[in-house]
Amino acid sequence: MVSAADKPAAGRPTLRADAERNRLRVVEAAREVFARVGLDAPMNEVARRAGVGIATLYRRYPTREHLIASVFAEKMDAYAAALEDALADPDPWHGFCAYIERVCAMQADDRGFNEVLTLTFPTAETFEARRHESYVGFTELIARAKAAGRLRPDFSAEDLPLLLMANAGVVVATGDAVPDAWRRVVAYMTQAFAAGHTEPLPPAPDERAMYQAMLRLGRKDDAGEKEDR
Amino acid sequence: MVSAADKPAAGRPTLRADAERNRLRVVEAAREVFARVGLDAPMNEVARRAGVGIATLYRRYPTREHLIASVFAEKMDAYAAALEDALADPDPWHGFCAYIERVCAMQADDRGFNEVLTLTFPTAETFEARRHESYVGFTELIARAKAAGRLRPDFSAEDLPLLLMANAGVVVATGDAVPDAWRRVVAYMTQAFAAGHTEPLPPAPDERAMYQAMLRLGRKDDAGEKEDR
DNA sequence: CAATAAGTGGAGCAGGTATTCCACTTATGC
DNA sequence: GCATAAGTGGAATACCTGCTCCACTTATTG
Repeated sequence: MVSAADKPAAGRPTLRADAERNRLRVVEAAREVFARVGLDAPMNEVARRAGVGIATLYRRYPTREHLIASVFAEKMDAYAAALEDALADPDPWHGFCAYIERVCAMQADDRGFNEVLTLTFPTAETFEARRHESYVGFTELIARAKAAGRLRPDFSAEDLPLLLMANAGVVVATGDAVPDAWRRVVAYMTQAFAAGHTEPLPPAPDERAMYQAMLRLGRKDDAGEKEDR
Repeated sequence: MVSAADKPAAGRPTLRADAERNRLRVVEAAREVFARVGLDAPMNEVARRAGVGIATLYRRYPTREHLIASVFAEKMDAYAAALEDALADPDPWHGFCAYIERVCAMQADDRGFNEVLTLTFPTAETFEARRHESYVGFTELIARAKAAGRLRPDFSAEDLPLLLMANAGVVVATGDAVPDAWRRVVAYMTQAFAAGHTEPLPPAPDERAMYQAMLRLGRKDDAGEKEDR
């Protein structure tokens, strides 16, 4: 599948053939490295693995965010596609559960993507567009599953990012040492999402706050505030 | 409460008065800094905040781990105490839920402690002893809650670290932006832990694997393996 | 097969952190 | 008070990493 992000901006319609070849090698290397060590992998290592100079990498992708957007464009498509599939499922509850399972599996599979899903990149437009598509589709999926009486009525769309964050924690902490640990946590969660639970829940976070949280994480060290001096 | 870790080893029974004063300032500063930015906060900043030279810090705590053990000794005591309270509760299910809530709240409260709970420090003995106490007590709590028919029979002691990891993910990702988000996730989880659920779960991880995972996290960058060169 | 614009690599600089070393300062005990 | 062992601070060193600059190489085009 060819994503929109594979074609660079309209400025220089085509790169020189060898340059384009190098660009692809960079993306490929980054894909591998991000998946293995995460989004803050050294640019260095990406260049080395791609067999190009560091300058070549920076010329094509002036910021880390650009590279990330390019690398994960396809996965973002797959992410959106998973939702299409879920909506196509005749049984909304089954579609719902399968969707969650699938998305969490994608997290477990790729350390970089795991982080991508709990971050936001305001400058990567087609990228964020996919996320938004998914969000909208997900509310539809929720509505159907509730209508079918299988999803608890107090489930909120904001519970998905929460679940993704929780799963991210499990995936990062267990890693290869306990590769299927996340499945158990996700199973607990989906069972808790099922209709029939009557105990009240703390209120769901609101959408804006979640957005803020996902923005904030991108900030370099995400640490605390400035403090004295 | 004075923890065992507050008294250094038996080698030099007492520090010079001013040295001891400095040591306390270091621990205090580290407490604040770790809570705010996490366990990998710059040693630099700890020293600056304590108002001592960097060498003083290193002389007293030759490795980061030593400092961590000293800083979180009290919190580890509180962690163990929470379990005592839970066991003292006449209603085991209520004790169980309150315990989980309380521990997760401690995570949300202190970024450093959040990490500590999903890590292991084989060299910090009294520290790990507390963790083990809690583990043993927790199995007892589980047994009682199951016997009372309130906790699902397939709940495993290993589910606690899993929950802590999940909660760690939520707490880190939401931070101050959505300070109560974790409560909702924890509520979902405890509801899923309640007896009455019949759908099967993926198997619980085994204790050794979880230990490995918690060890592995401590390794510098926890990244991938060595690879070629 | 030039001429030339496009592209390249790696050295180099900047900024951040860990950790050590040693010349100086200070509490303590007599 | 003074001798001295204990303690101190910060400069120095050694990595890393991000990112830029520029002298060199190469694809393209007529």
